[in-house]
Formats: sequence, C-alpha cells, structure tokens
Amino acid sequence: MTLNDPIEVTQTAYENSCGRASDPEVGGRAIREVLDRVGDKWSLLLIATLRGGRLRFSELQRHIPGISQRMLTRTLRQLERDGLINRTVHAEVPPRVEYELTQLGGTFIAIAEAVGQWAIENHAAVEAARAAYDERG
Amino acid sequence: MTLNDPIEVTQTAYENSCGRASDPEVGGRAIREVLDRVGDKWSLLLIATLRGGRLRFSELQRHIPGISQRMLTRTLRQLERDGLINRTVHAEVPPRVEYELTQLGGTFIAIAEAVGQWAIENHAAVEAARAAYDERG
DNA sequence: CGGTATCCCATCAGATACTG
DNA sequence: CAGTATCTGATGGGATACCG
Repeated sequence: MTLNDPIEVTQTAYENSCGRASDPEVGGRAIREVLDRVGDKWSLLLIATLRGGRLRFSELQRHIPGISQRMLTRTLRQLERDGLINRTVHAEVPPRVEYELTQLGGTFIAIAEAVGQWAIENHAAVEAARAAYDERG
Repeated sequence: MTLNDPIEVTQTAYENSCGRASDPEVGGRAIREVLDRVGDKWSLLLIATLRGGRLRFSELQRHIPGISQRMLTRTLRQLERDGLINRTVHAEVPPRVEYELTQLGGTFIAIAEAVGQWAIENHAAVEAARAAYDERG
C-alpha cells in the first residue's frame, strides 16, 4: 500500500487492522501506534484546533483552555517530530512562532472529526449508562 | 448506522466540536471525554476485537497479545460501565463469562476502523518524519 | 475459569520559577 | 513571546500471588 492510495476503509483493510484477521498482532500494533501518537490528553485537540490554519503559540494557548505551557510545548514538539505539524520561527523581536498542520497532519482531521462527532452524538448515552451502572453498584 | 457506512461528518457538527466555533470549550470537552474513555492503551483494541461477535475472557486474552489479566479486567469493566459492552455470566462450572459490544459500542467501530486504517496508511510516513527529525537533532 | 489484591515503578501532567 | 528547568502528586500499567 502506498501513501497515495485514497482513504477508503475497505473490509479487507479493516480485517487486517483489528485483530480478527489471520495475523491479529498487525492490527493491534497499528492501533496502538497511532494511539501512542495522538491518544494522549492534548494531541487530538491540538490537531483539531490547527485545522483552521496556522496559529502562534499564545493563540493556541488561548484556544485550548486548561493546557499548561509545558504540555503545549511538549505536545507540539511531539507532533512536529511525527511530521504532523510544522513549526516556523520568525526572526523578529519579540519572537513569533507559528504552527500549522502538515499534509500528513491534515489526513488526520477526518479522525478528529469522527471522534468529536461521536462524542457529541453519544455522550448522553454514555453518561446514562454510567449512572445506571453506578446505581446498580 | 451499519458497519459499512462511510464516516460522514458535517461541517456544522465539526465546528461545534473542535475549538474554532463560537464556544471553543464545547469541542474540547467532547474530544477529551471520548479520549478519556477509549484513549487508553487497550480500550480501542478491545472494541475492535469484539467487533466479530461475543468472546469469553480467555479468548479475549488470546486475541490481544501482551495484555495482562489485570488490565483486561479493568478495561472490560470500564467499557461495561460506559455502556459500550455487555458482560454475561453463565451459571456453570467452570464459570463462563462472555463479552459483546452493545449497540452503543457498535457505533464506535467506525472510529476504530478509521484509526486502524490511518495507521496502516501513514505509519511509514510518521517513521520517516521521526527519523528525519532525530537526525537533524 | 475468571477474576481480586497487593506491590512497585515509570510516565504523565500541573505548578512554579527562570530565560533568551 | 515563547519557551526551559525543576519539583511534585497523580495515574497507568506490569508482575505476582491468591481466591470462589
């Protein structure tokens, strides 16, 4: 499979990726690979926030309430290392640093969309399930 | 939703979910809610593994190499509490316990598919980006 | 078979202080 | 402005032993 293949989720591709196919470990590793990359507390949110275009450090901090300076820096560095975002330092005083999704990072937006969408549609059901479970003890 | 439906996300729904809309915090919470639920090391993999139908505890353990008994139990309990899987205890000796996706859990399969698919298509590019980043220092 | 209970360590992540 | 450095408590998760 090449990088230029269209993104379409075929049954075969899924079987290869999710643990019931001939080699169950392939899918397990694939899923955990991507989770190790963007399954943390802030990565997905950062990708989603950068969807609209480049933003500078302080703008990201404002767009993502609750993130600490330390975690913003760390998450940005990790995403940069993984090739999902670009970091541009402008030689000015005061310094200006801008971040934007790479093309590779852009391919992940569909995932972020799907996750956000699922949350909106189903969080009420999950809350209800929790309440029921906790009440039963 | 059936398993073969494409993942379709409307622009409006996305804007509501990903931090550039009128209330940025809504999307942030939505995404982190679902990540807190299935963003851990094993949940998504478990959901993917249960896609093909009900499995008992020991079968799950065999299907997911590397998971400890403790983490399998913990993850199953959490997913059960959140209403994503059902746990059925058969009153037999020796005991038999089976797990299966609920309807709500089934709606999450599309996410698992998308994540697995993305990993397969892009993990080579990510590896290359990492190597390049690390070489530059 | 399908779990619990306990111990232990690595990593995560917030707070705070400092810097080019 | 955009970080780095350090400290600290919280959480994650494996290993092991035991149980109904």
